[in-house]
Amino acid sequence: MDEFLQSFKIVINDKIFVKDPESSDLGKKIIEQSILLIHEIGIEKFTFKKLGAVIGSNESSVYRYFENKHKLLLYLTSWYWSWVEYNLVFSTNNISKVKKKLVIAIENITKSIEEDSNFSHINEVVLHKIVINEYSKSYLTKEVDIENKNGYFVIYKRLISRLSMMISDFNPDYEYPSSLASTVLEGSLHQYFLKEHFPTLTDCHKLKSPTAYFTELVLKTLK
Amino acid sequence: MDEFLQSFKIVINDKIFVKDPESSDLGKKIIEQSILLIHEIGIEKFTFKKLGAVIGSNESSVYRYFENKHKLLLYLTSWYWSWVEYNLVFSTNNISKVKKKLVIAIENITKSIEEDSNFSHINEVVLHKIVINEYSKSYLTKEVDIENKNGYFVIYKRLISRLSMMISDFNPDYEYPSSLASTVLEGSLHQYFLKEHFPTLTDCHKLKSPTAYFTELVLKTLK
DNA sequence: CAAAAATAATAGTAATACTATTAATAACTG
DNA sequence: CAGTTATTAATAGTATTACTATTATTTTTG
Repeated sequence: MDEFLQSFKIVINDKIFVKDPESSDLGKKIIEQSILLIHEIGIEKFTFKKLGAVIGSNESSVYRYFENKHKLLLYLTSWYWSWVEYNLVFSTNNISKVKKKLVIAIENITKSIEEDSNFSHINEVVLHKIVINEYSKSYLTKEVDIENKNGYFVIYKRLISRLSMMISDFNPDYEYPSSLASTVLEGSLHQYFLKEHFPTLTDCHKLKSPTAYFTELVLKTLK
Repeated sequence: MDEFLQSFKIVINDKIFVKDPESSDLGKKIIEQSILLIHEIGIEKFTFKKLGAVIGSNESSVYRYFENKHKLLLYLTSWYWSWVEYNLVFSTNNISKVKKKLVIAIENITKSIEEDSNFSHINEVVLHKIVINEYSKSYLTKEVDIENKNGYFVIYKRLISRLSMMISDFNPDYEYPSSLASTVLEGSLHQYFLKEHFPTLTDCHKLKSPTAYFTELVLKTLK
């Protein structure tokens, strides 16, 4: 990743955290290590106490940054979608052909993350895996409507809406652009999960990627 | 629902429960009331203590039927998929036209449940809502591989594989029958969720149903 | 260098997710 | 129908979680 990108900072809704983790070394350590720990033991077994032990710090110090682990998960996943959105906007910019634009957008949203971009202390490869395994849990709650009102899902919604608009640009007559956009995004996470744990429920192995599957699906549907 | 159907019993993998809840009145009460309570407060806040209070029984009595609430959720969702599978097999039986069969199958898997069929003490309308809100959580765990080996997801997998086979029957050249089948099933749950909580991310409102959306999607893709 | 801010350490609480024990009740069996 | 067995209820207890509160110590900054 070049210097140009490094001069950008992903900004997250400040209602999600108590204190901005980007504002201190401890905060960055919290983000860096929580990604690794959540990936390792899963969000259910993850606690601030365990995280404190890993970063050689105290449980109560973590609470100064995040109210609870749910908010931390919202922060991490918001960061991820923001990162995807950035890549999407950047890679579709200046492309005038509507079809090409759409194909690139689908690729950005559905591709597997293979290497850590060194964008920061955040490991995107591991973060992508967290998103696959844990993202649904961040909205499948009884508090989703309040949290949505608080703007905790804006980036996610904006990303889907971007894809939806590109779908409509390609075929203005298509009646389900938003549904198709949300299906691609959510479905892609699901296909990665299936590949790993229920391989008989997917055809995405080796050469056949979720990207290839969804690109074909969208183009045929919009024909 | 007619008497013919009432003479069938949905059978669940007996590793999921400690004691078959169908074998006693208390067991049936546990099932009936847990559906209502999980729907009301969500699986996270649901406890056997609260359930005990609702059914006028003791916490420890519930533990005689299910090891923990996760297993109870697996039981309920397995029951649901079994019920859908039954309906699917029944309604596609004796239909020779491959296309019609596929369309009926998609309808069965994606349709909204509007009324309690009085099949038993189980309220399918509420159960469908639980499946929408909680099903992903039953497999998005660190234990998924062991539990899969134990056969806790067989019904779900069989259902997807049935749809996958119908997709291949309709178009034997299509390269992603399993992925498409899993996308339809999971995607349909997701569209119902979006309709309720993120209406801007879906086009499924009023006349436009998830069923209509997915039927069109599949037929266009397989053309 | 003093004041303020941040962090660490410790303790404490209510709730959760159980296990274990014993008592009461119901069911089934010879 | 008495006696054994199975089932359920009640109570208590434990380790862990998800925090809050307090105080002490360290670090930062003006």
